[in-house]
Amino acid sequence: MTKGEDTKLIVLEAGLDMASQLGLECVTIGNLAKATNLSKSGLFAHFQSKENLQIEILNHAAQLFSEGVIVPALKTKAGIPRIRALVDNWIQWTSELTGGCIFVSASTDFSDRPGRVRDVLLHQQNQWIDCLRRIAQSAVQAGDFRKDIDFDQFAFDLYSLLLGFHLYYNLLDDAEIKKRQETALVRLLNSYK
Amino acid sequence: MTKGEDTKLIVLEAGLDMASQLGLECVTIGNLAKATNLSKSGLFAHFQSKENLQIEILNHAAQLFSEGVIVPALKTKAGIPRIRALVDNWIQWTSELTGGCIFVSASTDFSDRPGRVRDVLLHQQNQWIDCLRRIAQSAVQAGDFRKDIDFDQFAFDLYSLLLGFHLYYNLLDDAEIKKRQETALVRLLNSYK
DNA sequence: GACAAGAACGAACGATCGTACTATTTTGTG
DNA sequence: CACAAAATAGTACGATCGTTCGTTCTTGTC
Repeated sequence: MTKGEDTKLIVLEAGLDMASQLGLECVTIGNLAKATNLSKSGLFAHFQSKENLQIEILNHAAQLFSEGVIVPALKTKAGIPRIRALVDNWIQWTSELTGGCIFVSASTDFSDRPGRVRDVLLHQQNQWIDCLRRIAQSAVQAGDFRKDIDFDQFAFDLYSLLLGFHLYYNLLDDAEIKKRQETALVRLLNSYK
Repeated sequence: MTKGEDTKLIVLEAGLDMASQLGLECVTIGNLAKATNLSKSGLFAHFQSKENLQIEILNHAAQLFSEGVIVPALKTKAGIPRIRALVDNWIQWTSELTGGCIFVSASTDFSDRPGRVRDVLLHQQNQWIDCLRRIAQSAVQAGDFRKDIDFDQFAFDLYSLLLGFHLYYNLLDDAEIKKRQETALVRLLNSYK
């Protein structure tokens, strides 16, 4: 890893944290430079534009997400154990970020901001939903779910649950939210058995 | 209604629309002035600070929300019909705003921005959740729900469902999302009967 | 150790941010 | 119609925005 790639990673890490707190649009080159002890122009040189910076932050987040949430879940036994692992990892992921999941906040922020950033985000969200779909498929193959279930419906159901958790956890910091999330998950899983 | 109150309303209406699209933090006094054909300073005089503007936009939205979503639902027969009315009204409300529900986007944006805006938002969200809770209580009294249900759990379940709808509808504009939302709602209601 | 390539800096650009003043216009009231 | 009050406009401020450019410092290679 060259020097340039090294500092770029540091910037992306700080940028991800900042985006998680303030939203991807409010990540400022000046503030990010301060946070990383770089000059504005020195930092800028790595990205050529703010739009590129935002996209690279998203892609960096996607890689961490894949490594920390998806891959370990896929190593778990297919079926309900895998689904549970995925949910646990997702909650872990969202808790590690100061301001919650960057994909969730970016999804609301960029739903009406056409452009390359939105395109990348949309692709990532579709991939995520596809992951949820496939995990339901493997649960059918493993015999944990009935055969006639609607995979898209399951993806929607599970993602909704996570979004609810996300709002309660980050805004309302509800003490009982993990319990409620567990209750809802159990009911969800049972309805697909 | 005096002239001042009149233009203030126009500003708040435009501000709400802008906040819905770009997020409350990206509502700019300059842009809002352009959108309403006012001078920056003329507009600013109505609010004294950007923070006040944001708060007044939120409060204006809360009033519209109350009038358009909650009050009409409370006029519907208690129980499942009322819950369905609330959901329908909420979806209507969220569809009318260009960029989706302002409370949802503000909740992710301001979860890590301490200050008066966040305080107002938090209060509003707690009120909303309280509304969901009470509507479940009245469903028990009406005999549509069992007596031993957890009201907070129901509020979480239903709000999660709406949040899922919100993301799919605004970002992914999924053609089948209304059908999936309906399926999930039916399952949710059945589990509380 | 010289030297090209890569990385970071400093200063400056025009634009826009939120806010503060003072003027001017518009409004409602006697 | 007059006149105070309310509403809006105009101008300017320092700060920061994203971006450009030329310069300096740091790398790794021969």
